[in-house]
Amino acid sequence: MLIGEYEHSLDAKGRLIMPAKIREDIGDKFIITKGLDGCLFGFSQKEWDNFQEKLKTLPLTNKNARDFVRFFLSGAMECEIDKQGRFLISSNLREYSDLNKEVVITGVGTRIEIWDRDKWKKYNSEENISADQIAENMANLGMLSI
Amino acid sequence: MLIGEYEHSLDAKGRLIMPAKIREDIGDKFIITKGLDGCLFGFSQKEWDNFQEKLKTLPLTNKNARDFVRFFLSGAMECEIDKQGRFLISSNLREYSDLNKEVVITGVGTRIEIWDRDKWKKYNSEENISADQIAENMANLGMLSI
DNA sequence: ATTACACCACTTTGTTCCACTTTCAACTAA
DNA sequence: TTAGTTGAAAGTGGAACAAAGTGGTGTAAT
Repeated sequence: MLIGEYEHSLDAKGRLIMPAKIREDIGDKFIITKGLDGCLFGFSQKEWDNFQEKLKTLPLTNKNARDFVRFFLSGAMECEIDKQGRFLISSNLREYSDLNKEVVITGVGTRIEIWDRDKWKKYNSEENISADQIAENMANLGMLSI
Repeated sequence: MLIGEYEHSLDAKGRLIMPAKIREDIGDKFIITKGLDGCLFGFSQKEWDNFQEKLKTLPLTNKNARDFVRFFLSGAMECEIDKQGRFLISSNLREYSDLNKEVVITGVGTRIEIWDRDKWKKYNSEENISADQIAENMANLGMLSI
């Protein structure tokens, strides 16, 4: 289970250190892809295979489905952690997520998320992200108990 | 599984470099054909056979189905990668997809797509490709979780 | 003879690998 | 409790290598 929040910095070549605790879980080879809310998603090989299987079932003839599959697959890349514990993020993904030097990696259960630090701070300061507001919204989704 | 986004340029002779990571998957001989949304599709020999099988199941009696099959089959050509890792795109397919010098190749699971760079940028800036819209569609496509 | 294409040689760019430094946190001993 | 020691993790820069990009030459078809 991926958890925690870690702050690291991109080096001049666009590489990022994978926090030691996450590395144990996610493995030496994993997949990153465009995510929602302006961050990147990172999946272990196993979680990715799972996701991929679902994508394969979508119809080519439906425009929404094509858009959806394109978004995640063309936005994906396989990453390998080097001997220094780093991995490369391709320039198009850096651009998509506005990554500057300071980056935040968070564990979110089945995936990690990679955020530009400032964007992460901003996201967390929005009023809709307060714990109370989140609890409020959950009721609408039918999640009444934990 | 074909994934990722790669930017390359057509040379003066209409040839295009196949990104090294895609080449491993798609093989030395593959098929390109007219695609949907203004790009070209490219299939490995194996995926092409697969695709053809599916086309065969469509009813010959239905005009839409006949149009659909004609569209893909009449536009198809076989490509071979040369010793420099490049392949030639015929002028009619270049014309169909408005390819200029700058080209984007994307991996979309079972196929690649070849886009004119500007058209790709434009496609990605459309409202329906925003992360919010993608998330919205997830539910409709039966993809409730990642 | 002209055109189109395959092949070859070379330059430039990008990626990977390796060695080194700095930082931080845990542990030990005064 | 504090200062010093040690080791792991994080961060940095350069060298070596592979991939991408380009231009020229030869050959075969028209």
